[in-house]
Amino acid sequence: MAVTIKDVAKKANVAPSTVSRVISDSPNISERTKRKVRKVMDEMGYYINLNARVLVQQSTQNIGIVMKNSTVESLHDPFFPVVLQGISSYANKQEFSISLTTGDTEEAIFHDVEKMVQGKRVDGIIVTYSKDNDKVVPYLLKCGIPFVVVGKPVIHTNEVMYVNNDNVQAAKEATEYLIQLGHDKIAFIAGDKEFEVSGSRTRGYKEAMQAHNLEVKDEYIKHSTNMESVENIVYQLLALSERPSAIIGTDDLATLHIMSVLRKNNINVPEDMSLISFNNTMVAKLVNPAVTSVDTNIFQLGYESARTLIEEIKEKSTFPKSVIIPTKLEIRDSCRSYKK
Amino acid sequence: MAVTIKDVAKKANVAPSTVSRVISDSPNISERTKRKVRKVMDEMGYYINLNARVLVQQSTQNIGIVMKNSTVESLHDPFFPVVLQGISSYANKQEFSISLTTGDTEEAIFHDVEKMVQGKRVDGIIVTYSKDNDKVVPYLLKCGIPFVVVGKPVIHTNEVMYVNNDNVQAAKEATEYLIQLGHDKIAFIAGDKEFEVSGSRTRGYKEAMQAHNLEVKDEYIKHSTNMESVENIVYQLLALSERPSAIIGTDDLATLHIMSVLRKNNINVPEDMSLISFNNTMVAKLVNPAVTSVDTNIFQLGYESARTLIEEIKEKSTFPKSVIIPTKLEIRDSCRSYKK
DNA sequence: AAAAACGCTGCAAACGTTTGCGCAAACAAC
DNA sequence: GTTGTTTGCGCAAACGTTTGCAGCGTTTTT
Repeated sequence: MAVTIKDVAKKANVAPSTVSRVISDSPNISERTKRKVRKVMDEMGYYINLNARVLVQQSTQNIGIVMKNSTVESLHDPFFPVVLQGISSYANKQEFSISLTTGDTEEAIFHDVEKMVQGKRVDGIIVTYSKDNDKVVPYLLKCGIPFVVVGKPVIHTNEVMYVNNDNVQAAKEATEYLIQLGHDKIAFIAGDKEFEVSGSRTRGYKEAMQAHNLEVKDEYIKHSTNMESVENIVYQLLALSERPSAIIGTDDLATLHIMSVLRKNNINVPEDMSLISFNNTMVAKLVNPAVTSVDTNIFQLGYESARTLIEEIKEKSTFPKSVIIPTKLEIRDSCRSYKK
Repeated sequence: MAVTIKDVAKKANVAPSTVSRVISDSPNISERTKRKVRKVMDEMGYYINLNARVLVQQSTQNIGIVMKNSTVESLHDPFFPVVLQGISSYANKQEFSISLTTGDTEEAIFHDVEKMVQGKRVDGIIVTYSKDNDKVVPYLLKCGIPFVVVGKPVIHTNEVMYVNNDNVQAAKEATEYLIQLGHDKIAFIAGDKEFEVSGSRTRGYKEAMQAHNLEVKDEYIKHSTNMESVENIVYQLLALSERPSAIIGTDDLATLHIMSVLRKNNINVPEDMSLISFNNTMVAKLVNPAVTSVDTNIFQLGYESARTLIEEIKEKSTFPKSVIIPTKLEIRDSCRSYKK
């Protein structure tokens, strides 16, 4: 049994309340007493029991992080670890700790969230994705607990705080870059339809095409749900009578996969096919050819979401703020100009 | 203010203790009473306050995960996310939650660990690395809290539980594979010297070389600390009078980096240089050429560490168990046979 | 029919803190 | 020397549970 505040109090000949006040460095305690108590605390090796504190203060200094239903593939995508690092970085500065959901199905994750929120284990929540038919966001809204989502919430958009890129704009810029290189048959392989980011980027792609009077063909717009489907999609694209000359992939790993399928079919990047991607993670730089990628500043996405959340926890604001993190096209060697 | 056990008790005309016993489905409560109480709980939307429970039960059902001092590069290495997924998977089954350290320096991480352990926020700890001069393991040992390390502890090895690959053997097999292909000038770029895994794999490499009567040259054994150092090391290797014909990299990302430097110098893999790597993550499969890699079963490493820890938490064992996860060489296209 | 046993529930203490309030001592003012 | 103010600290309640023990009504044993 560890040493408690009472043990310290007894040994120092003061009341427990005094010890407590020494811990919080209350101005109501004289320096003399503080020194005395601190000495005893050191001698006895006292450390506060955070659970007891939480119980009375009703504040945990802990935030919960909701992961998206993690398939094996998404694990290899460095998005989550980097966003986590961003969150950690700010949380650490503010002496907040973090807890993760452990579930790998939607229900299991929802159960985790419920446990964190209702069990009063967290002061706030960061939801690291945004998707259709998600039950977590409405639930959190109902609970009234502070939370922020990474990505743009699909419903209650202006009631919830979020941190996001301007994905429409980002996709537009990527597309326009290809258009400027002379491409007009550009395919877009977005991610799973249910994620908001897929929709926004698709929209950006369409807007760019239309702005340049290029036809938006449905057969050029595909949604991949996993790595196998990427393979199928690439084959579909290659089989088209009007085969595209450029493909935009949803993230670096997916793009890498696209590249690998192309290679198997002796299609060279960028000579025979231009490729562009999102997130600009390390691999984009390292592979051959190095991939042109839209940097979405993932770390910053995490950092700002933690900042927004913790500020809200410390002082509930009257209206939900949201933050847009800028993106930047990182040009490398996977695209080449196209002459008809 | 949320509804408490007392509120439920009052409304159901029973004592708080009865409600508590209904929650834990105690056999001492009649079905009739249980039904009645459960009905009231539902009506009032009762949810247990976990902090209060933790306080009295002295058990948190929560485990702490210690990350290694995360440089930006290590983030892009999928090791951590996958091991985390393994941990999550088992933890979830056992209804354990998980907390992460947030620090990004050794001291900050140590502080996090102290806070988790002394603050009584966790029942046990998983340390996801093993390195020299680490203060965490000795500290945990002193505290007497259950913990397991992923990797082989450098000190107190047979007092602590760990889950590991046989890295000596794994490196030996990788090296022997190259030797069988006819290579005799094989370089090994290990990771940071302070990590135990670097030493073990180096040893395996040496053993394989010696077993085949090949000279172990110091200039063929290098330690990289970050991505830039990988670049330097590759240049050093290329500048040797006896340039190696094969390089073993410490993980897929590092190997990818090696490959990228080679490419810049017009050295083709596998024609001019064979390459082999560890961890067998997604990228190894996707890049060109696909990289031969030793699969270390990272997920399993995490899963088993969680299992070992949670079993220990539930029932303290008398001696520290440890688990060895098998490895398997996944042969792809980055190595070719070498004729002198 | 009294005694014993059993099944069910309530009482109250405990877990380790924080914090509002009150009180004594010390000091200043008159 | 009385009154008023300040300073420093202690008392006790509160946070929301769990759990050993006691008690009470009902059933079984003798």
